[in-house]
Amino acid sequence: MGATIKDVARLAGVSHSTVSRVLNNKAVISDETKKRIYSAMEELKYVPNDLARSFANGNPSTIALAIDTGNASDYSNSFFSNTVFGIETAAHKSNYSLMVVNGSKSHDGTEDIERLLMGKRINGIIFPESIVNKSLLKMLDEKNFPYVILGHPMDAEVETDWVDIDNRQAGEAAVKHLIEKGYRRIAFMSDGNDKVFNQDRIEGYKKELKKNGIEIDEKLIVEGVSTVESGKELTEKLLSGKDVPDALICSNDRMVVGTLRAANEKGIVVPEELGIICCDNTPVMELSFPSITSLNVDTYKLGIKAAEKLIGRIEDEMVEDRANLLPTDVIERGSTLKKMKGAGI
Amino acid sequence: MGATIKDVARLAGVSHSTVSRVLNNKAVISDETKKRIYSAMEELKYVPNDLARSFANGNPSTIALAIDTGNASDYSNSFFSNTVFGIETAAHKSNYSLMVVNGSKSHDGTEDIERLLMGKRINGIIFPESIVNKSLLKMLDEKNFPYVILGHPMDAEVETDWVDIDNRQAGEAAVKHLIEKGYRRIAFMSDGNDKVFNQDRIEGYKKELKKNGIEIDEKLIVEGVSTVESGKELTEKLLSGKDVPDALICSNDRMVVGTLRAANEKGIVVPEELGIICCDNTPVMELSFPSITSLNVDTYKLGIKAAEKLIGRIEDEMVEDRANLLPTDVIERGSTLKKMKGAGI
DNA sequence: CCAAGTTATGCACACGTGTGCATAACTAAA
DNA sequence: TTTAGTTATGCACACGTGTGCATAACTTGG
Repeated sequence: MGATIKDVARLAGVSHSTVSRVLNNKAVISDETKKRIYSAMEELKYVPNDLARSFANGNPSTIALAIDTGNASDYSNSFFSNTVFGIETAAHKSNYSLMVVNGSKSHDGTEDIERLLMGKRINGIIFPESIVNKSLLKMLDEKNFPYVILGHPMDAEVETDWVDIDNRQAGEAAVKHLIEKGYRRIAFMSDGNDKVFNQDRIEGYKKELKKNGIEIDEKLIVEGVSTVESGKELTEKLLSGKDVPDALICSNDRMVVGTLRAANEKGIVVPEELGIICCDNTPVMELSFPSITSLNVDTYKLGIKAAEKLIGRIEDEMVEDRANLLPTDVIERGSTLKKMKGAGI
Repeated sequence: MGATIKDVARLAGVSHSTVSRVLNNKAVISDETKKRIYSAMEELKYVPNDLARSFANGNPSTIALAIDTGNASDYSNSFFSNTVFGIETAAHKSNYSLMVVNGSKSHDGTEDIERLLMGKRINGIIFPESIVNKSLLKMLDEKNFPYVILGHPMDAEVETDWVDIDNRQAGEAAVKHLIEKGYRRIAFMSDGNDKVFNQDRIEGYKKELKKNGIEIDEKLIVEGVSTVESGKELTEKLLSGKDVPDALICSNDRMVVGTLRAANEKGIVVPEELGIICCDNTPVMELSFPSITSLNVDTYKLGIKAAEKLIGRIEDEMVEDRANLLPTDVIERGSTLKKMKGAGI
């Protein structure tokens, strides 16, 4: 079948060691010899056996990404596919391959993964936060095995490397945008304050309000679940008292649809009477009426960062920061087109 | 670091060959020896080196999935993640690992992929249809390298293995559902008749209409592009002439939003006056008002089928069918809740 | 012209596992 | 008891590549 390094050596009239050295630039080889070797490689259409290579130098040059059924529903739209593409791209750039492995908690993922990494097929592994648990982290730590977590690890007892959206900054950016548009009384609607990302967003939200001299009203921070109905109910309540908010930050695409419906039923006009920003930039943002301003994250870049961080950890024990946070961008759409105060016409 | 087969052999007082045979059930080994070997393995926490194994028997036991930036936008929501999970699951079941590789057309994917498979790291590869091209297929065919295409290959000059949604059946199922609900004059709105999946859907649409004795009206088959505006325009036209349709099958989630808006503006009530089915089962279907009945595909299963087909091709030259089509299910929502003709109340 | 240094290359072994062949130990048949 | 057959195991080599060490060929300085 395929030619080996020995075939090339024979044809070029040298030993296979010399060919190996040429392949890896490991020693000074005379130009003439190199030339003979290259033309032999070409003639035989030689391609190095990656498996033999990995094996010989005891380095698989491969990282893994653990996935779970959970990813399908938890992550917003193209999150997964973009992130995987980013991971592959960064890995490829550093001459690593990417494997995908099952990290389901169901059949004791920890043991499966332990076996996997003991099998020396991979140098390191990336986990979505939804998969990790204490026993897994403990095991990885004990074995001193390189890993990176996608998302903010919740109750880790050990220090871990992780990359995530900068949710504090997201909260700030949302408030900043609304204030620029002229909104002042800004509510925050969360789909669960037990979730770290909501805690972080609220922290940023408060910080930016303070920065702008706006007093924080805890009544404007409301909590529900990730459904249209929950979003609708909460919005109705917010809009029915006195001191009604003139803008709303919503952590979730389902809830924000509920908000639109509530406003519509109450005859409150978006964006003139109510500005809306959603923290999830899903296709629904463009398709709703009005379309909804949202916070976007470069999920491709998130993958790049995750892989780079992991590879850094693999090749080089010293890694600067444990966490790596990506900022979000405001994508302005119809739900925040409020006229500036005092604008003409 | 990790114990090797030789360490186990030494501890158990046998040769490494014997240990290897026990590991692979390759020969009759006395129970007593087996016992000694197993306890030695346990004591040393032996895990076979997968890399060495693959290398030694010249079989990487690995399949690859090619991905592309394209996947991020082309595929509906959780398609990718579910399918990948399915592929991994089926691969794992047959003791294969899954690698993800970059199949971008940009930097001559064909050459990259050729190098990859010549590197003997993988046994076969799965491509999304969006990536394949003639030169790639030709190369794979010449090398007789196992592969499966996810989607319906368009202009393949060679016979290929592929798995896809059964779009003919989808067209039939949509019509069937609408007829059961009492609709009779059914339109079809496509986002491009050059696309094979639309051609197939239309074929099924026509077939099912005929089957139910409904004459086909070519004026009811309209073509646009994948935007809200296009869907809105086409719907307006359809609803403005005489012989107005009472139902509409829409190939795309953006267009169907346009349809809802057009109906809304014209004061046509969905589902009473217009029934709607969308061929894309995206989150928008649930979030719109009314929610939209759609055709759903088990994308997890699609991944399973793809991997199974590929592995079948790898292990066993004989594979029954070239194509493998998965049926769709109708998920009934608000847009087709028309009362049955003659129903009471 | 010789010694010391440099350059270019080969030899032989290593990596961890699998396997064909040889063989020792045992069993059953004659 | 001998022979043929069976069972259990070891030996040695293979897979393709990488690499430390040895060494031949060549260069340079005195």
